[in-house]
Amino acid sequence: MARPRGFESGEVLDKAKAVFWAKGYEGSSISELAAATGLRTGSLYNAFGDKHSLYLKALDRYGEKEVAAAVSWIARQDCRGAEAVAGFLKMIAGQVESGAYSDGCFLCNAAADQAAHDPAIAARVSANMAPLRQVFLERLKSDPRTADAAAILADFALATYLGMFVMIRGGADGPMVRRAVSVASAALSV
Amino acid sequence: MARPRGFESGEVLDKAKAVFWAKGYEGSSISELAAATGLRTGSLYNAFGDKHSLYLKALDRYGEKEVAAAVSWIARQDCRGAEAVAGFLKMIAGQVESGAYSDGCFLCNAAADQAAHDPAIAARVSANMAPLRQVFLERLKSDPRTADAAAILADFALATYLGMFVMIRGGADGPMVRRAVSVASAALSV
DNA sequence: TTCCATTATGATCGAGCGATAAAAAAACAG
DNA sequence: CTGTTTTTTTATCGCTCGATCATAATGGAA
Repeated sequence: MARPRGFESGEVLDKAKAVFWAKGYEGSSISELAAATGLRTGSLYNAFGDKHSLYLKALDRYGEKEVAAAVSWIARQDCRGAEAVAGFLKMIAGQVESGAYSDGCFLCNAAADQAAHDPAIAARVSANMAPLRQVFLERLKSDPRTADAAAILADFALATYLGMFVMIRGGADGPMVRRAVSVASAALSV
Repeated sequence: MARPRGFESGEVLDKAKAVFWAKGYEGSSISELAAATGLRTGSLYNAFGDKHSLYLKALDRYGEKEVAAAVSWIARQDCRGAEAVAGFLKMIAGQVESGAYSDGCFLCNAAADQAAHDPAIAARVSANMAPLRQVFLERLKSDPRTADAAAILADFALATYLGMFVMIRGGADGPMVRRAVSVASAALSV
């Protein structure tokens, strides 16, 4: 009955997400986003609203894909909760070390970049970080050896996870990250 | 012989630093910086060069004041190295919890915001982060109980320190940060 | 085939950006 | 006082920003 969309929203959001992820909110221009997505600015505005709204959708997309993948990775580990969490940190550290995540963690960047003075962004960052902490918590709770300390260990694992990305973006080399995570992993296996 | 400056460079840099710290590089406009410092844009450019150069000077100023204060706090603690480092993390966590550092850590923000695609900024972030890691390392080395693991513990302490600020800017509450640091402190006291 | 609801396109808006240059002001040397 | 040097001021530059709108295009419904 009406003209159909010439694009798939998810794919466009993934491309916009990549731009925001790499360059931050203020550092990403509409024309840059249009070029990266292949849409004209008019189509972007029609489909996703203004820049702020598009940023929030990109954050949510990160939660749906990257964070969800991490959560699922941890959930399917067939080992003790502490080992699953520690294994996750080590895996990320390994990826970071081998050059992946050169743009850091989108949620970390958003937190440092925009969250302080934009409540809507802060809320999305928090909401998209929560599942990760939640899966830490659940796995640690389900293990008798870490059940009592699950809450503090989950918060600790989250801090380590976030710190890792800031470290690497702050110029730390791979071995530094690996060393930091090795201590954190040991601390988790109380 | 010539007209003297009507301001003190350090004071101006402190005010510019506060703006960059709170709003990030792209988020801070020249006119905003001029208003905050009380200078006109012409004077800013004459004294500090362009925006990029002013940002680097603000980063260095953070290293000279905030980071130096942290380093000196740790250095003058009269206790074991691990306790000094853990005490530092706890002190910062306490300040964070009581509402200080609502803008996070300037170096963390710069790392997440700009360092990835600006080598000059990355270098300054790294250079200004180094003294903190160095004092961690020295104190831990000087203590027989942590001397062997000093390098990995120093990197770990740095990751925790950075992670704390991202956590709080990402919406974590005080207790979450306190819990995270409590585990980290325990991990330091091998 | 005609109509209609929606999308895509291309041009363009005012605003604010970073940055600059000319003119005015200040302090000191002579 | 006068001359010299630097700073401060004022005005404004060209540009890109985010955002909008009229128009053309699209494809099923009638």
